[in-house]
Amino acid sequence: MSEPISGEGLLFLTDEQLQQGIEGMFFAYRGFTADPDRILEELNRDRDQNYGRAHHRAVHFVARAPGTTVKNLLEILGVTKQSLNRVLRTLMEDGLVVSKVGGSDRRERHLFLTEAGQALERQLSEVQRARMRDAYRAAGPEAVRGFRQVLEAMMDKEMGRKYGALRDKAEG
Amino acid sequence: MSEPISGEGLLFLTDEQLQQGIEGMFFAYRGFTADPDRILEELNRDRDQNYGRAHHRAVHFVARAPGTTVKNLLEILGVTKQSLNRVLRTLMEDGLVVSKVGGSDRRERHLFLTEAGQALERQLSEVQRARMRDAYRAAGPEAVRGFRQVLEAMMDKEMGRKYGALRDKAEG
DNA sequence: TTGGAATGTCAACAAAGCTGACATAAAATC
DNA sequence: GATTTTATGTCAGCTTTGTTGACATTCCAA
Repeated sequence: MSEPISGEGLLFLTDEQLQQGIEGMFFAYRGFTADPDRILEELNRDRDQNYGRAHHRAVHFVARAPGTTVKNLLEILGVTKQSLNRVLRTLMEDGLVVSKVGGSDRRERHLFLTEAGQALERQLSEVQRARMRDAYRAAGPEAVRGFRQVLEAMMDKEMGRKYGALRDKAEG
Repeated sequence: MSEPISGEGLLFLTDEQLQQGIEGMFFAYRGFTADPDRILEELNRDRDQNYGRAHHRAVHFVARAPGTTVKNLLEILGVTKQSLNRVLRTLMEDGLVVSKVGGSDRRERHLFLTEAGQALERQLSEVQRARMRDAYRAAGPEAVRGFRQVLEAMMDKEMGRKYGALRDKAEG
């Protein structure tokens, strides 16, 4: 199909190489979500509620940007408000998330994790960070730099901006 | 939480760095699936069937390893056979996939894409490869090497082996 | 030859996405 | 001040894609 690109002695964009990148993403993403999935499954056995990846994502980004609004969360997660609302409702009913009416704009709801919510978030992010840490260590710092460059180039532009905003906020 | 690791002037395993990696995976995976998703959505408008990511994955791996068995596909995809069966059934009804009873073991079904199936697969993998190619080009060959190293380290062990098998087969 | 393992199908259910319609309250605009 | 827009929430209903459980078929090995 497409011709290999060779420049400075590199030959790395054959369809086969790209195909391997695609499958790499597929398998790696599975590994990436496996540990939190397992923890949630265990928790669900005991409790009555059934939490899944959707709950994990919501909790993650509320932890990341405490006081964020529902609208902002919708944009980051890229789902409909009906879908997010169902998730947030159960999280609030269970006392993991609280919403506070906005100060300047009283239409907005600002979201926060409760103590229990923070505990769950820590539990989930712990294992996910551990896997990321192991992968980073195994691959080395140079590889990590490259990894992040490719990830960033693979995002949609708007998502890249939201990602950058989260990053800058954390760094600032 | 965890202390930064410094060695040879590197300082890259703070929780913040790991967190950014996690979010990078999340946003990048969204970009990674966005183009095929969009194509399928367009196709679904015209046709009666409704194909999604599950169909894409099945078609991808059948194209990748023609004649593969249902059992093998189950292991690669990591879903239940009932779930895969529904997807395969619609693909076969629509004449995109055919299954042939195994020669040595008549319990097995070997899967192949028809002409129409190959056409769909090309259409989907085309845009996905294009995004991958753009990301690789933007990041450069050194970054690509690192990217693949980290991905591989992030997979579950068994998945890493299946990934390697696909890779070797293609190279051989 | 018979019992267990492998493979695949049918039925029913759940999680989590979606659209559409509609309500409320607050902010912004004319 | 009246109107429009924005942010949020809710109800109803649908789809995709995962799950278990039950069951049929086929193969193989004791």
